[in-house]
Amino acid sequence: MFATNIPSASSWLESLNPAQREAVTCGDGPVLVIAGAGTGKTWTLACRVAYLIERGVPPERILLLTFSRRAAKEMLARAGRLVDRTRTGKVWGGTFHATANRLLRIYGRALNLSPDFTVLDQADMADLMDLIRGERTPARDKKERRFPKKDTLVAMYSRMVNAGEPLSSVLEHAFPWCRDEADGIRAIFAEYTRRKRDQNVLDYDDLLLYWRALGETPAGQDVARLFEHVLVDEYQDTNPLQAQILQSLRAENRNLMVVGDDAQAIYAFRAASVRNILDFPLQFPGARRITLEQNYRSTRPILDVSNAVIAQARERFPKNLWPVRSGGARPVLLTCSDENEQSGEVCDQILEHREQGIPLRRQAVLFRTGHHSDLLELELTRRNIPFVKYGGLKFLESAHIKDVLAMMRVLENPRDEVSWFRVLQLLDGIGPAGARSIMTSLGVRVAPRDPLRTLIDSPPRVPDATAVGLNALRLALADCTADSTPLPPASEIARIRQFIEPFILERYSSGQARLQDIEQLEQVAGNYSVRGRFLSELALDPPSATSDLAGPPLLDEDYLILSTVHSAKGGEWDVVHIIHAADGMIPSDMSTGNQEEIEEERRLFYVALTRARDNLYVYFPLRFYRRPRGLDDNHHFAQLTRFLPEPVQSLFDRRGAGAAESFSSASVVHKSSRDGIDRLLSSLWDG
DNA sequence: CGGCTGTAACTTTTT
DNA sequence: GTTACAGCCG
Repeated sequence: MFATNIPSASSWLESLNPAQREAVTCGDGPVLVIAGAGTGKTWTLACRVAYLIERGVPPERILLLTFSRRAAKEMLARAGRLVDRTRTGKVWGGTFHATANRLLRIYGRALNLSPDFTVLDQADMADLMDLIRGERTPARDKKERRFPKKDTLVAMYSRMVNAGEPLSSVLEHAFPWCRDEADGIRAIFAEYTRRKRDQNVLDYDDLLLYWRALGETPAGQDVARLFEHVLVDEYQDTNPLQAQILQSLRAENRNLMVVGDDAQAIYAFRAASVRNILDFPLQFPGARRITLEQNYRSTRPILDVSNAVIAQARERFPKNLWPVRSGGARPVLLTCSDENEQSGEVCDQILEHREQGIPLRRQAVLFRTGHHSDLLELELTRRNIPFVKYGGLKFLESAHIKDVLAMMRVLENPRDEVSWFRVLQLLDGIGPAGARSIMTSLGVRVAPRDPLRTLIDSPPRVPDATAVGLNALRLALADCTADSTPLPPASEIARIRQFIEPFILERYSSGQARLQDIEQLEQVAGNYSVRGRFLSELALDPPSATSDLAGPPLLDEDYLILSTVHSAKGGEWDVVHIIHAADGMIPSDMSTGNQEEIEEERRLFYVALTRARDNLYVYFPLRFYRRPRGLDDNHHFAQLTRFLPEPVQSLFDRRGAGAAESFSSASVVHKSSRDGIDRLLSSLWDG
């Protein structure tokens, strides 16, 4: 389509290094860009988009697949600064799932899919599994034999679909303790699939599955022809199913560019396979390979530590990251006597850097799991340091929000049995069995008649005590469906809130706070005019941080970033604090079952380290509280993360308790230490 | 006696 | 803030 070496009028091309420029300006055909951490990957992709547009590719014929909506937005915003913003706005950008959602609503007919399908997120998938599990497994059988629970069933199912791996193999490799239950599991999956079809719903996995299937239809050819250029970010974290989707787009379009770094593959638990990136040249013959190795982000001492950590990895693409930036402080390995001291130290360092002119928002605290920041959050609050937390956000998962959304989903799709099941159980005197029997009498699953109308017009008989609640529910649903034109989502939530308020206040001690959450949901809904759109956007792009929900006032304020390492992917900060760098936390003791898991944890730690630009702090609490592992003292002496053996430690500036000694000596476990007793006592009077 | 409601342990990472 | 389980109400 265009030659590689046409001189460009764009001055921003001059700012790129040769490898980057090659990636940005290369011509037709498949391209694999191996981009090490901090090598300007995001910038390169943004430039590529801008370049293509400038070369006359219609923006609506560019598809930019990213890992999160946030990443797509960021990249297109950057591209928009290089060329006309109105044009970059037309680029198809977003996650595989969100793009599938969009395409299937247009082309789904070809697969006999009605365009008004609703989307099940992972929690919804689990609820539907559980519903079926409950029907199929009589109570006594559950006690008789251990059968996988709903979340496990979803994990199995998703792995099966996304990895394209037969159930027997999934069970064998990932869930060996469930091998004997294969028949029961298979039966549940079969029923699960049937129900989804009956209810016109697609789960996360279906979105990809159907997109791939689209490729085999004539409509799929139309889809493939839609895009002249397909760009994929974070390719190391895509799964086999996603790779097949790209194959299906290839028929009409050879212009595929994937960007990634095998050393940063951290989503194997989601069936992502590093083979995608390693085998790209085989899957897409004739692929050009470009490697970005020049690191713009970090100072040399930080890069030295990062390289030393990843050098221990078992298997990897050899890459030689070299820093552009010279000088810089050595990373600090800060040993703390316990978690409280760790929280205090983190705050001290943060405030000190702030005094030196690094605003809070240029600093981040990273950790392995959501609750690792609990204690720190208390300390930050105490010291009046504002923060937003990414990852592990439970807003959509909280029961009261799910209750409201279930109401909306019943209105949107009266065949959605999971939502009915939930809504009905709000009422006093109705539990799982009661809800089931009402659903049967409404004919949620079978009747040709709209179950919603049946409930409103001819309600089932229930005991008097229950009838009060049932009538309130009928009234609310009737109000929401009274007009021929549906209420705007925000007004609908307002009406639902009115209905649900007494239940929330009665059920939860923190009822008022929960009602405020619902008001917040109402605020978010204010941006949408159509309920269906609101619901699917919420499922596909859930608020990823507290800040996504809070209004604009927070935006001009300075705040610290707290994030799980997973959610920090792609981010960079001047100062990075990694807490809980102790074995059991990093690596998580949930993930040390086999060498592959440990390797992934190592890459995770590497991702965390490479987020830092100028200053890096790694905190190691000698003692930490471990969730129940026996009745006695749960405080254990920790071992520094195994990813920092002595030679790597020596690259750090070691500070804090025991810094002079080798850390390996701190492995003895003392039960009922004096601190433990003091803590126990103080918990008695502090409550 | 079935099923609802109150009580006790445990809690990875995310589209 | 769940999920399993045990007691008790209808």
